[in-house]
Amino acid sequence: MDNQKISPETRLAQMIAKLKENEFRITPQRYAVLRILAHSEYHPSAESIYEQLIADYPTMSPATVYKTINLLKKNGEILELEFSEMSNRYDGNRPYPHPHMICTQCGAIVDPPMHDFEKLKSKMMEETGFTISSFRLDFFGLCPDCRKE
Amino acid sequence: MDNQKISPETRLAQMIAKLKENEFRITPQRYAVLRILAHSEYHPSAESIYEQLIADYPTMSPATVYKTINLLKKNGEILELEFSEMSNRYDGNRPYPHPHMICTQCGAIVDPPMHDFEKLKSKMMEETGFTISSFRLDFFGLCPDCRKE
DNA sequence: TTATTAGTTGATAATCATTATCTATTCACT
DNA sequence: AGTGAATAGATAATGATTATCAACTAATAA
Repeated sequence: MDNQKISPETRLAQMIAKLKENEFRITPQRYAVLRILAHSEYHPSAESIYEQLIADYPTMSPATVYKTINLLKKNGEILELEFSEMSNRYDGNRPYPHPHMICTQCGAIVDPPMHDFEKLKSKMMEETGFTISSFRLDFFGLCPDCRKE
Repeated sequence: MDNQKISPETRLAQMIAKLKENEFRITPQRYAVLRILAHSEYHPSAESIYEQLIADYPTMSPATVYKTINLLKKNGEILELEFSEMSNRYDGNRPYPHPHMICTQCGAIVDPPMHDFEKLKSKMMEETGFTISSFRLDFFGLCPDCRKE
């Protein structure tokens, strides 16, 4: 599984290629959303993407951001981190399951180095009779910055 | 960490003891909600708890179910599994972080045997500089029943 | 070039789980 | 029995996300 960092430009090109491959249009609005997702390290929310775009695209609607996110989801080009007490967050760089570190104070979400969960997965499958297709692993705590206070 | 199954009656008594200890009243409504949580293996939603109670407690309100759940949360006697695309689910038997197997077809949520995450946790802390206080680990797939189809 | 058609945008309304509000009720304790 | 605090339940509010639909845009056909 690829885990080394891909450049934002390459990632953007990948996302565009996938959408084109499936015959979706790359509109200026979609391009703008894809660009932010490809460049973001901090797992933005839909609202945060919208706020970054509204300056350059005054007619941009939150609905369009949500629609583009859902389009990327359907095409497997984005990972959605669901929350119920706050907005969902998105990872456009690594659209496959991987662990996240979530700061309970400032809300930062960062990617730790990927570890191998295959052994754990197969053990769980044996013990429960499930077939496992995906997983979600979040660690909650304080990020280095918030620890200092 | 205790991981062997506790009887529903014992678990109910534990929850009641904790609430009394913190000077909360054990009303008939609260008792009913606690009883369901102590007896449930399937990680019920608030709505599901309400539906089970409305027959015996015709005046029961969903608000009371939610309030009781929040009371238990504040007292550390329940584990909340947040979702954004469906209702939150609750574990009153093991109110500490542990992995879950979630069937994407029928929605069943079951507890696999608890494994040791201490090594993984400390490795993550080293590599990211976070202090980790909690975690969430969900495996998604098909349960044995849904696999058969 | 114009017409046709499907895809897309953006404003707005709808949804739905959960929380907040407020009044009536119940409980604990004098 | 009386008093004050806690609780229940009805209802409204919240907020993120989705649905709806008319206007707009782009691609292709005539």
